[in-house]
Formats: sequence, C-alpha cells, structure tokens
Amino acid sequence: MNPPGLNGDQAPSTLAFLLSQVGVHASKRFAEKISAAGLNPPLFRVLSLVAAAEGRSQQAIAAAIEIPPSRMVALVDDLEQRGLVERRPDPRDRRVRALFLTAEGRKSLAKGRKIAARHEEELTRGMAPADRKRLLDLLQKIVDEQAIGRGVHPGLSEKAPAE
Amino acid sequence: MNPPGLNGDQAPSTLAFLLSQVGVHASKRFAEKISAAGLNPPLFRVLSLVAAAEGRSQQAIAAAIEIPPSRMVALVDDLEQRGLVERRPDPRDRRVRALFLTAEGRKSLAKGRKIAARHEEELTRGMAPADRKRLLDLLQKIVDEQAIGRGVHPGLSEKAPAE
DNA sequence: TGGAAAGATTTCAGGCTGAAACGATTCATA
DNA sequence: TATGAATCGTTTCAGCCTGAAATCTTTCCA
Repeated sequence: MNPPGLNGDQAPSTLAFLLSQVGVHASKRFAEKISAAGLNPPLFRVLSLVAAAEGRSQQAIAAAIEIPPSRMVALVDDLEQRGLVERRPDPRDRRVRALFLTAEGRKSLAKGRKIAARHEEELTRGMAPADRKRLLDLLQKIVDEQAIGRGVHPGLSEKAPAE
Repeated sequence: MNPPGLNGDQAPSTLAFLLSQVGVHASKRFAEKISAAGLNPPLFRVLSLVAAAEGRSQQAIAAAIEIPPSRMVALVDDLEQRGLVERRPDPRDRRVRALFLTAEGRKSLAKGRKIAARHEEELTRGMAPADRKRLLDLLQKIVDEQAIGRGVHPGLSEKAPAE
C-alpha cells in the first residue's frame, strides 16, 4: 500500500512508541464504541465514579480524576441534561452539589460497561490468557513506577503524541 | 491524597484502560521532553521520515504517517521556517516539493533521537530486560492483530480518552 | 466577627484539526 | 495530440475542546 522504502525501512519500534501508539489507538476505538451508549469517555468515567459512591460533590470527583473544576461543570451539565445524573443540594454544606444517578443513568452505565467489556476482549483478541495477565502486570508496574495515579487517566488533546 | 473511598475502591484496572492510560501518559511526557530540542512530536516524526529518505514529496511522507495533506503543509512550513528542512522543486514533476534536511535539521534530529532514547529508558526504568522484551513483543502482537499500521501513530486530540 | 478558603459557575480566548475549494501540473486515453 | 481525470500543494474556514481567571456564595478558622 505504501511505496517500498517507506514503511519497510523503519527502525524497529521502541517500547515508548508502541505504548503510545497502542494506547492512543485503544482510546480512540473506545471513544467510538462508547458513543453507541450515548456517551463519550469522560462522561462514562464520571458516571462510573458517581455510581461508585453517590452523594459526593462535583469537585471530589473532579479531583479524583484530575480534571479542572470548570471542566467538571460542563461534564455534569451534560450528564444532567441527558437525565443521567442529578444534582442535589447537600444539607450539610450548601456550597456543595451532591451527585446521584437517575434510573436512566444506571441503564446508561450498564450499557457502557458492557461496551467496555467487549472493547477489552476485542483489544486482546488472539491473546493467550497467560499473556494477557503478563501484559496487565507489566503495565501496572509501569503505572506504579511512573507515579501515574491509579485510575487517573490523562485525557487526550493537549500537546501531541509521542515519537 | 484522596479521601478514602475514592481511589481505594476502584475496580481493578482493565487492560484496555491501562494501555490507554500508560500510552497517553507516555505521549505527553515525550511531548514535554522533545520540546527541549525545539520540536514537538509531529515535527520530530516528519523530520525522521525526511531523514529516512531525502527527496521524497510531502504527500508521500504524509501518506506514510496518515496525516491529511493540509496538515502536512503546516508541518513542513514550520520545519522550513525553523531552517530544519528545505523544499526543493522536483525536476521530474513540477507539482512536487522534494524535502531535504538542512545541516541544522540534522542537528535537531540527533538531539531529538537522544531525547527519545532517554525517554525510552525512563519509561522502562526498573524493568528487567527480559520483561522489556516481553512487553515489546506483546504490544507488537496487538499492533499486528489490531491492524494498526506499523509506525503509524494516531495523533492525540480528536474525541477523548478511554474507559 | 472578619478574612481566608473552598465549591460551583461563567466567561473568554487560544490552539489544533480536517473538510473543502482552488490553481497548477501531470497522466491516461481516445 | 487533445481532453478530462487525477495528483500535489496550498489556503481558507469553521468547529471543537480546553484551561486560566474572575465571580458569587458559603463555610471555616483565628
């Protein structure tokens, strides 16, 4: 598909490049798939966190996934307009908007989780279970070593991709 | 750093999430580092490809890394303004602008490569060589299985991150 | 009580991106 | 050889997302 001398003579991929390449690819694929549930990745992540412990404040959740408050507002606005999440006043602290799932929100979340599971399978299709576990362990090791927050996902955008 | 019940009770990360998380992280780190060479990842990639075979047309290179022509023009403009790359007319085809490195371009490329090597090491610091190779093989397997182009990096931006 | 701090929100401006339209040139084919 | 299709490079344009900063309210602390 490409003239010889283009892809053929590329230096063997480095680990850094492969990680970046596969990671970004996985992100984009997931974004495509999750849209079938009427969501996008950030919304799905917030929805999941709300479900993990309902009644938390917006900023508690925002801090957990390291997104700026101004962004959080827009995300919750979005979720609320779709009727997936509810903002309720917190009687203990009137500054706070406590977040709760609606029935519709639970449905969307369930749908999203199914899609995520399918995504997981497709991504590792053709891999032996042992390899799967090995890959998972190795990646987790990097997360720990690099001091990336567990469960904290740096969004796409900003700057650009790697090598 | 986070109140209990936030990160502590998160479901064990999936492979898809880890891949995306680590990949995006690696991308962003690299973007930071490569700026020390006065470059950004896309520029570095184009610079590398020009070096791999000087005299190719803009679109030949653009096609190799799957970026739209309109974007390529801006990238080459950028590289040319920095004096790293030269556009020369192609005597065989007057539509074509053949690309060549300048002396300065070679210097920048060398600098970028050093940074990339350091990045590679930092990313895998604390990993046994055997694990490194295993990880590389596993990732390469995914690239092949998922029909991602070898050496083709989907840029950041667009849609959003995963799970 | 008064000032600092925190939660939520709005505003705003910058950056990046790709589709589309365009002129110049080359190619294919009749 | 003539003519329409395709290619290369370029410019234009409009959408999108993002985070910093300012604002307002409410709470905390000294």
